[in-house]
Amino acid sequence: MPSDQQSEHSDQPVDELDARLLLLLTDEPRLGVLECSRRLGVARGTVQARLDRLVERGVLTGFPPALDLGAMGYGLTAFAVVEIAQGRRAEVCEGLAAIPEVCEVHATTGQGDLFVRMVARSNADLQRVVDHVVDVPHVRRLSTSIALSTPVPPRVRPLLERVKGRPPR
Amino acid sequence: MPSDQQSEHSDQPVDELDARLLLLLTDEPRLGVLECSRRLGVARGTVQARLDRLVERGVLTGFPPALDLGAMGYGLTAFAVVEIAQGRRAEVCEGLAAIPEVCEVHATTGQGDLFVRMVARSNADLQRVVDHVVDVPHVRRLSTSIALSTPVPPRVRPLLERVKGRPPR
DNA sequence: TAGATCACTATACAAATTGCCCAGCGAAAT
DNA sequence: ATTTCGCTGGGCAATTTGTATAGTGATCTA
Repeated sequence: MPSDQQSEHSDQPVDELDARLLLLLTDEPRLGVLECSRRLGVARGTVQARLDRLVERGVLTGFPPALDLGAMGYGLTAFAVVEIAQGRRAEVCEGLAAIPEVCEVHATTGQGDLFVRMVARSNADLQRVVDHVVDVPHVRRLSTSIALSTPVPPRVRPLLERVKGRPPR
Repeated sequence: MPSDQQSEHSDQPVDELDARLLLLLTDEPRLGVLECSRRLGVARGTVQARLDRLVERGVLTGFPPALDLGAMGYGLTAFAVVEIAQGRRAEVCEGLAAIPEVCEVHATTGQGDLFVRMVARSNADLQRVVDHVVDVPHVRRLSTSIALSTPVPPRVRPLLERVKGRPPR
């Protein structure tokens, strides 16, 4: 018999079952709906419904292929803080977006600056990329630093684990 | 004597077909092998073989679920440059990894510093997270900046597009 | 308190997909 | 000349998906 006295409804965007499902998919993304239902010990329809709802709510945005840029030849990752001319963010971002090696751009507090993540094939190649960046109109100053290692790779797991462990508030 | 021209075998980690396949999966990650083969106009076995090889080579590491942290309640993203005590990187990273809101850590050039990406539910919550970070032993200084927007979200597409468009080299 | 809802279980069934295998073919490498 | 390798095209059984439907207990609402 399923049923405890769970009184959480639409308040929590992700409840425990959702978290367990997402965690499962995080570990083995290729699992089908059926397999998931078996592992979680719930009916297939439930898993299906949960997934649909997560997508609706915008929590789950898809299953994009994870590529290892290093294995693709882009062994270098660098971060750059970009200082730009006042009020030119849109143009600058457009210019940055046009550079394939620019993998991510954020506008941050501090001085209306931008924060950029980029990759390159080698130091020489990075030089080239950086040159491209500084050539973007309205870019005033660029402070680059190279990633030597990544002690904590991008992750969401701990956040899900917390939901899973903690009864919804 | 290495007759160049088109001797692309094991040199290019990702050839055009690979790129087209990955691009296709980037846009519609849930596609099955069969559907992919239809879209690309090649035999099913070919797609299967390509995928297997990409995984072998370590280029394709999987299809992890993409979660929107914002939709999950973590609407704030912040970056921090962490200055640490000499030779304590391992300990510090361990400490940082123990904080669920810390989503990513890189060791960068500059001063043997760390670069951290973290999320929070609100400004007050960010305060709490930051406090946790500074409480990690051997953390000397913390410079935090909040992400106001993300003009260029994490992407790999342009890199693949380039491979696709350009004949091998 | 009597419905009305909602989430989940449990089944069912046709259609599609997967996993695997095999023979043939052409280009490149030995 | 012979072998190797990648791709094609087909085949087949087993599994999974897409979609429905009915039943049940708990929560919400008038």
